Amino acid sequence: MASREPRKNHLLAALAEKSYQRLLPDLELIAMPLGWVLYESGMPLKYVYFPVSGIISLLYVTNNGASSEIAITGNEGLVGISLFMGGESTTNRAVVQCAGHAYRMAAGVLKREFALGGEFQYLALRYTQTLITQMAQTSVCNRHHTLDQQLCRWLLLSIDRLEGAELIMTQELIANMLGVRREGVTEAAGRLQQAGLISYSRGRISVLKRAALEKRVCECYAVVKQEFERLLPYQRAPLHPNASAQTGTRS
Amino acid sequence: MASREPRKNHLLAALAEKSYQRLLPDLELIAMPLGWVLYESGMPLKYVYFPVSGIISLLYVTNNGASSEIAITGNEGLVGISLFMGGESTTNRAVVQCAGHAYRMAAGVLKREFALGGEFQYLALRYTQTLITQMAQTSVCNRHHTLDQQLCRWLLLSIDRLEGAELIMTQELIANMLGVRREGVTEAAGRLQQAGLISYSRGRISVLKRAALEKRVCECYAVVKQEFERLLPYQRAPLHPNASAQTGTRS
DNA sequence: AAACCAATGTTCGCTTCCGTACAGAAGTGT
DNA sequence: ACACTTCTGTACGGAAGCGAACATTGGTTT
Repeated sequence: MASREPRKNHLLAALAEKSYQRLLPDLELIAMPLGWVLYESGMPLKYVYFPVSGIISLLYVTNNGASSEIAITGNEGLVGISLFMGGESTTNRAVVQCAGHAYRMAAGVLKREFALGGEFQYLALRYTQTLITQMAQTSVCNRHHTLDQQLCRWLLLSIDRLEGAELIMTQELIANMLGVRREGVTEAAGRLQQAGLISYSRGRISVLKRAALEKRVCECYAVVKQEFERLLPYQRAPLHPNASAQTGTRS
Repeated sequence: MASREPRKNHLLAALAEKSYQRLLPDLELIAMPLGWVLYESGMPLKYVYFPVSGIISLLYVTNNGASSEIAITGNEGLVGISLFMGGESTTNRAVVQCAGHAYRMAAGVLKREFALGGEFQYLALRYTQTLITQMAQTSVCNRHHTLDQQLCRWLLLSIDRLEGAELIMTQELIANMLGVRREGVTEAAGRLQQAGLISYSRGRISVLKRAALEKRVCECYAVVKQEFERLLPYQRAPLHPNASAQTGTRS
């Protein structure tokens, strides 16, 4: 498991060697244990996080304690967009949903790099747009789709961000993410297990038939995934634009 | 009603005179009739729009025709963030919910201005963060709050973006925005009218007791509004940062 | 092995909202 | 004044999910 190198994060991987080398000294590896809170609602961020493994949930907690997942981030993105968006904080909370590792970078370094207007800015903004798509689709899904469909969406989005097809996650926690009752998840998951699509027991969920899950899921999953592939096709070669206006004066 | 000057848009108003004068020649006034579609899902944008009056709804339409509002924009913001976020298009649709006017700017001009990294970029990104907050809160609201509360939220968010306290909008359309049945809106609106908070008839809704509405609404409204005031306090004086890194080499 | 606890399973009444159907009311056009 | 359309009101059965209460199961601890 020496695969903790920064380039396992897709955004860092997409940087050209030059930009990457510039950032490397400022990247610090940290472990993200399950349940760790990267930032709290309203709390100014000190770091931005580039996960190389694990999953982070962005969720909103209501006044009466109910919660609801807004979006999730894995090694395809970064946590802490408010640092370059300008707000310094957000109204949501970031929690580690599946343990893993991330490289973090101090706020100041991030802002400086972003302000250069080069490929890092390009990637960060495109990633932010995928995040926006995810939020919008979560909203739609909450409105129109059944719990069964939402569970499928959640499972697919999650295992897409992991190595295997197994999740360490109790139904209670899934319920918190989806913003529903634990009993509801038990029933929905029971139906999926009955159908042989997944198997689970005491906090371990395995997706057995991924294709079948994709048949049950609502359109929301595909919308998010496609938008992802459109905006951030994964590749190590740099994909920055030949950015007419800004890089001309700098490179 | 000669109040169609560009500065009625809060983002344009927040620009320093110098930046504003640079953009002015590229701003073109256009009328936005009710129901007009500014852009369609997946359609590359040709313009970005700075409303000076009226309201634009961002909404997602599902495969089976159901719809759901993601966020709304009035003269406090702009429509077309995907142009500077990098995607060129989004998965949602922008529809005029209340007729009004806007200044539009060609995509190329916008990108050039954004790439300068100055106060326009600063404002555009901060506005985008408020939009993100709005989307997140809509998602939460869809999950946890009753139709009555959601209607209150929707009414408040809407009249905040208008001159008076009257909306030209049928219950049918409101239902489309909220993603619920028309009958549900009739019942919820009926309750509000009974309580004397609003009055409506055939496509005209007037908010009579704003304060009382704010008492019935869920927390979502306040969260969005506060985040707005935090990120974009409305003022004509420029509020750009003394942007250390980027403006130093350019100004 | 016993005790304990966390995770999952099941049930029941209740609320909200949906789908459908239809009726009345208020404008509009001729 | 008339028909016509659009908007709003009402009603009813059904489905989904909630809140609460309680049973069972499978690890873990002692």
